[in-house]
Amino acid sequence: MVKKRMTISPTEKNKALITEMLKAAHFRMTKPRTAILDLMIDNHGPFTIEEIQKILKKKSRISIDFATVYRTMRAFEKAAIVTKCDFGDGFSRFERTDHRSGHHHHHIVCNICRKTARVDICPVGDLINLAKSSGFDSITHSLEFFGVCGECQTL
Amino acid sequence: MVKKRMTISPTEKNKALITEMLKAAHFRMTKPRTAILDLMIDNHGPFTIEEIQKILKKKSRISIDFATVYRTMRAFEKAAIVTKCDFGDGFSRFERTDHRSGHHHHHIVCNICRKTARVDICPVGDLINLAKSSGFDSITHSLEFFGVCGECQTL
DNA sequence: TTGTATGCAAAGGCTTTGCAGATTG
DNA sequence: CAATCTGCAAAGCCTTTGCATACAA
Repeated sequence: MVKKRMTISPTEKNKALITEMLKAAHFRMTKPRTAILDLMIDNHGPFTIEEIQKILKKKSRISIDFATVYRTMRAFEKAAIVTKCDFGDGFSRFERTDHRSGHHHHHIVCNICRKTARVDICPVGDLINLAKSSGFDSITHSLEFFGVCGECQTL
Repeated sequence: MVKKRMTISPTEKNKALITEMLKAAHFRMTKPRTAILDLMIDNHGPFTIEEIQKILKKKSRISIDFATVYRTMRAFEKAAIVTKCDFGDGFSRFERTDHRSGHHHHHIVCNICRKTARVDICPVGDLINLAKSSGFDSITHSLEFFGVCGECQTL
């Protein structure tokens, strides 16, 4: 008789990591936070507030108020647990921060359905080719820089 | 006796170009549109809606309703007269479209005062150096791609 | 004149905030 | 038990829209 393997629920599987992440940021371990982190560990995203809410409602049957999701995301962002993405369509999106030094990635966004694909290299020329090979068309890109200008550095 | 040179007001100076631009897009030549174009011909921007309003109020003593500015910008954008920029801070910004084929540029934005400087080259590595030389610090950049994904191409 | 554009005010859509009750440590 | 967190509702902020009036062609 074959020994049946123990099935581990997603939450169970990620519990250690979640506990660690919340503890490191001095956050209390609550149901909404655990569920959100569990989702973001298993799925790359990025996710809008509404997506996070709906996915958790469907998959985990957990109802989280949207104000809580907003607050959680803001807190997580400040704690560098998540990174905000702005695709210029009026929705804030969030994904887990990539803490490997020097690592960052970009996205390609469908202008119709807003689906996103991850793009892992940066130089623009190569990126356009890679993006095209992912099946996207009519590609444009937006590149903006942020920083602190000379005047504000002395404030 | 030295012949005094005729001084030409900004609006006078740009009038021909403005008339041409509006006519080409089948727009009526109204006071708000003329004033906005006059501003955007003389200043690079990009400008927020509020900036356009306030600058015109101050410089030309023209009071334009913000709804009109929004509508004008949307119409101009559709007519490719202006291009919208999104710096992820909740404000739409607009600048005159650069119609030279293959030309586009980026910006570096001060996170404190939101002042922007134009950055005219694209490859990321070089851009960071150029941006730094403009006096900005703590530079980050955001690069996003937009397009139509495989599924939506068949709709 | 006739369709277009403007101004004003109200409504929309995403996000933030106030506060009382629930929960975590 | 004390500090934090959540849910609910109201408010904020940028943007869009409805409608009557004003204006360009």
